[in-house]
Amino acid sequence: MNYTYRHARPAVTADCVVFGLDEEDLKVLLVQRGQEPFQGHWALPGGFAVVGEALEDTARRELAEETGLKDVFLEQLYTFSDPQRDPREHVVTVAYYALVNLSDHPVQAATDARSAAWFCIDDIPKLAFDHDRILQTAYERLRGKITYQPIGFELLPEKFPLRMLQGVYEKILDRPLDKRNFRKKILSMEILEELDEIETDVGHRAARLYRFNKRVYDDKVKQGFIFEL
Amino acid sequence: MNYTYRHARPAVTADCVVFGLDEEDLKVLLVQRGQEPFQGHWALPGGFAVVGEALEDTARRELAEETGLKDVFLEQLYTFSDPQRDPREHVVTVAYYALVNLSDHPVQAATDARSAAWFCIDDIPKLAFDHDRILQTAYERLRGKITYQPIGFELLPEKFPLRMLQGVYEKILDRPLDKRNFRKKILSMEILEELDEIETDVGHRAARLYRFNKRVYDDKVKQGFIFEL
DNA sequence: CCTCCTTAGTGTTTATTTGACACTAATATA
DNA sequence: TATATTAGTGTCAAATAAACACTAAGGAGG
Repeated sequence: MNYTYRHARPAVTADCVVFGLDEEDLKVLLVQRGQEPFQGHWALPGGFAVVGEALEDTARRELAEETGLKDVFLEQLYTFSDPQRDPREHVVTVAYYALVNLSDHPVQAATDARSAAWFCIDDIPKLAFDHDRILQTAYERLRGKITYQPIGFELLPEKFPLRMLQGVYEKILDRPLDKRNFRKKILSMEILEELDEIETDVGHRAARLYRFNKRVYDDKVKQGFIFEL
Repeated sequence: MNYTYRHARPAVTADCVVFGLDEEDLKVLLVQRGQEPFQGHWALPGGFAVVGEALEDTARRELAEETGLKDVFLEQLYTFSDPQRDPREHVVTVAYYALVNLSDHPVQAATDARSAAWFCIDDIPKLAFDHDRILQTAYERLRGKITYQPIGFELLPEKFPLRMLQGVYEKILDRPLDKRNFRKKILSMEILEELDEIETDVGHRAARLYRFNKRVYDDKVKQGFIFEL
């Protein structure tokens, strides 16, 4: 089936920069391309827009198809429209970034014969298209965003100790933070619920677990509260 | 001439939210639509993507064609892709926002038979498509952005008194600022050149003029300096 | 030329926020 | 029971932000 239009149209795609966090590092999810161009190269998961589907849905759908990830935190990043960014033709891509926690979302074999894998943020191979640039833009945005919005929770399991949350900030900002000051600050926002549970299976004193309270957070956002770290 | 593709493609447009400032108010530049849909309604200037042209260039070109404005400060805002946002078909629009100074850029008769006019930000008519929503998004972005990046200069003539700059901030943030604290803060950034000139044609003591020094500013940005007001 | 009106320009004090810093408590393991 | 590891907690100093009011300059109008 072919589609004909009176004027030439650029193709439209949606791509995702998916950030994940394990005990060690901040990671990015990449897929290996099965076709030309850039066959065999690693690339951001993504795919072509479908008429009648919002691009955020396209991004989510492609992400699920190529990597198995669902229900992730997803925000629009930027739209890249350089006519040369795809060697075949003019392709406009709307890039999104996603945050997932690796414990809930293990690396999954790709469902459509491409392989998917997590790469450490500072050990990324040369990517297909202009995906290096997209990734860099996403990383900068993430660093900028986390300092004034508590999005770090999206990278953690539902219940987590404060040490882990501090680790998120340290890994994204790439600098150490003072434990006491960090706790003071994050607790003063009053968006964490202190649970009556502690960690298990740790080889030392177990820490108390906390949970992000999205209801309270949304209320505070509405009242104009600023969450600067 | 027709163009045929193997898969259906959404149309792509670029739209601009152009902010201007006069002595009184923050204003937005709108054009009156000459065709259906929404014939006669006011809308954001913009138009269809051209294959081979980056969307920012599309935005600039359309802005020049429809309103005569050139060489404006332009940044990407957000991409809107709701399939229902245009009644004809699925149209993805990449929205930009622009800042211009009304003194250098007087309202110009549209070159392609549509009329263009400045509207006060809090007296905007119902707009075509989802342009209300785009405008609202742009206004929020502008307010957010100006508190941590000195973009206010883009709305002013090259040489301006500090009072005028304070006016920019007050009009965008929609609250009064303390004169002494504002001056202290903005001068401490050291991105303003104090000129040996003063205002003319004012019915009172003339104020010293300043000029934004972009070179110095860019240097400081590179060194990670933060420009928070 | 004198008065009045309008805006320019300038510092200090106080309150708040940030940043630096070190020890005791709890639990697991050897 | 000794050791190792991380949890958890408060104070003080420095920097920043916020509140606040008067004198100076110049134009307009009598």
